[in-house]
Amino acid sequence: MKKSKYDFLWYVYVFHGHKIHKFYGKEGMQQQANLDEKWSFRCNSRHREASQKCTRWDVISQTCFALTKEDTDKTVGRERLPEKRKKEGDGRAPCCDKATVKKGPWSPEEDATLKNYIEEHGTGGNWIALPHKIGLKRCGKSCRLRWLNYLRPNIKHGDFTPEEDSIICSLYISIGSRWSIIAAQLPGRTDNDVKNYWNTKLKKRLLGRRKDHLRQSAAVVTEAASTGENMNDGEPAALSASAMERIQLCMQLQNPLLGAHHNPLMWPGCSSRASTQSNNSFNSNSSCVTIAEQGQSSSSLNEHLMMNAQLEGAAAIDNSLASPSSAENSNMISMEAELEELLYGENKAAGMVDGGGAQQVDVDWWSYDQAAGKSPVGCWDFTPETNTVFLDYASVYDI
DNA sequence: AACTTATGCAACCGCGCAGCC
DNA sequence: TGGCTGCGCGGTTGCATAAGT
Repeated sequence: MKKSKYDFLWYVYVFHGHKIHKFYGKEGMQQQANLDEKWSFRCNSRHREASQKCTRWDVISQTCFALTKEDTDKTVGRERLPEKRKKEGDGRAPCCDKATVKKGPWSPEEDATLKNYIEEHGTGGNWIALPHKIGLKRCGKSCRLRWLNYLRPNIKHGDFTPEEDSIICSLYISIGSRWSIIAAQLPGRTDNDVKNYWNTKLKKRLLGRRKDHLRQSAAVVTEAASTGENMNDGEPAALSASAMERIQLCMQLQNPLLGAHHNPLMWPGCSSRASTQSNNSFNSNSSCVTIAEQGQSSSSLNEHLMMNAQLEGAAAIDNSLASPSSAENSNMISMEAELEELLYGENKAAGMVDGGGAQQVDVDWWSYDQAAGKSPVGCWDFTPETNTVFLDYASVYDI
């Protein structure tokens, strides 16, 4: 595998000012990015792998996210640690003595003990040691989970609002099952709550509607992505259940899942068709990227599709799913309405959209300030330089 | 009423990251 | 530089309860 001339190629999304900013770059480009310090890049050079330091997809802070590690592993062909450990007979020592640690539901006494101690002394920065300090026969991780998900102040349980539903759905479609990130946008909600709520209610509510449309969508995707895989359940084996869900949701929302600059087939150097369209994408004025747009890029779904497209030549995916034109901004608006329709039915959705008030949730996920021509501070995606970075990256990996 | 199945939620588990030594 | 370890995350499991037959 060829090496990039760049040590790292970052591809990072940052929530900031109710918008998402997209950054490409390599080590040291923080200055050029003029990023606020709180978004400063964290680069642990210790974890470079000398022979495979072409890419570095990373999460920068609570509210930053990028491509999944798994996808990175696929991209650079890195051996995953667990497999390596298994081969070498190297196992991780358990965090606690499983035989003596109590498991199962917490009693009110345990809750009170933990809550009182943390409120008075804090966690002390060491969850593992905490249960020993206070005499609880619990694993430190269990204590942490109990505190974070149940005991800590200002936790909300149940009764998700329509606005919260909307945020969860749109974020899931955009970034996938990054529950901690999604929960971070919902004050008082825990990642576990959001995850459970999605798995038990929201997913069914969304995927349960428009079954005909879903079947049609699944057929399109299956036809596009399949290469003789298991068709028993109508899903290509190469796509995870999560990816399929998001494909279905995106297609229900008539969202351009694989817009030109999100599709590897459209990246520079990939094809003649790509070169023309990618110019439009990379030189666009869209310095501010909507959550839906950039989230698609960051999503494991997109990465799955990217892999499929590369490995299987599934151009049909592009043809089937990509928007024929750029019209992504207006699609965001219709996507918003579609989402409400799916969640709450046509009448209510119409009312919410038309009324305007309820739809305008606290987080302006859908806004796109292109008309105003404003660029967010520190946002430097799609500059000539980043385009060069991208070109180099694409050439390195024969994308 | 008894049994089975579905649902919702809390908790557990394994993994990767990153700090520390 | 490499190993160890704690933290945080996402996926999964287990259990209580509700709903259906």
